[in-house]
Amino acid sequence: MIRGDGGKTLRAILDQICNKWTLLVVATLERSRVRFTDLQHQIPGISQRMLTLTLRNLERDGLVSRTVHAEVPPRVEYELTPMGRSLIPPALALAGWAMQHVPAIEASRAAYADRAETSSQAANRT
Amino acid sequence: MIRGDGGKTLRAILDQICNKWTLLVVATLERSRVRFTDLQHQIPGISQRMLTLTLRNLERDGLVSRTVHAEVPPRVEYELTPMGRSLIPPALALAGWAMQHVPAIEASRAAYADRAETSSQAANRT
DNA sequence: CAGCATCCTTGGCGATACTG
DNA sequence: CAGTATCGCCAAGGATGCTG
Repeated sequence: MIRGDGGKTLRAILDQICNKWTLLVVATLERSRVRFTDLQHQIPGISQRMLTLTLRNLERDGLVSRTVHAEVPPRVEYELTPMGRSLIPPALALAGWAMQHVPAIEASRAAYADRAETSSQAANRT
Repeated sequence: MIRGDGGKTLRAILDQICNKWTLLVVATLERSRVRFTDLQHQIPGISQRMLTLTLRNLERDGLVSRTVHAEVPPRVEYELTPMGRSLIPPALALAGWAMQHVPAIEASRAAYADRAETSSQAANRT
């Protein structure tokens, strides 16, 4: 059963975890503690805004810990909490599935596009 | 490693699979073939539009098959393909993780809110 | 019943500029 | 360096009405 409570809380949380950026940030943090700027560089398409928001949400949910070093220039490091690390296996399972099925999915999409094109051509015949 | 190719194709597919509605539709179809209207009823918050779009994408990607019965009134049934069924385990792994950690996450959120409130009160002190 | 087309609102997100 | 604040765009998605 995928719905435990009314469904809405679980769905909201799933939605947030499944987020494009969340998974990437978690995956990047898997290896070690990383600074803000390094994260930004290691995750190509992400904007500063989205990185900040994603990190705030992860911190808020207890998946990531934030450490501020009182130095000049300031340094902030992010790290997975134990709970954050526990997300890695299921996340990798899903990512693995996706990676494994990319070719099949693309083939299916191509076939689908062909079908659509063909049928529209048939419809155009007068 | 979560990025296999350039990263963009995989990310697009992951993004679509991870979609709020996609996971719910797949989960609902796990049990058996289901008609359009039944799906709509079994997935509380979904609009007709989103159900249609989600099903089209799943069909297009080869995860769901669509069967039209030539009857009056018309009847259309949706069913997972083998590839669609193969998505179930990793999807359940993630959903299971979420379900398992809902309490911890909510607790963390509450604590985070408290902290924010407290510090803003401290800032307000004159 | 199933589902496409249209309109319209919401808010996600990038870009930019400013602070500690 | 590591953010927060603000603006503006665009796409996601809900509501409604029409067809096969």
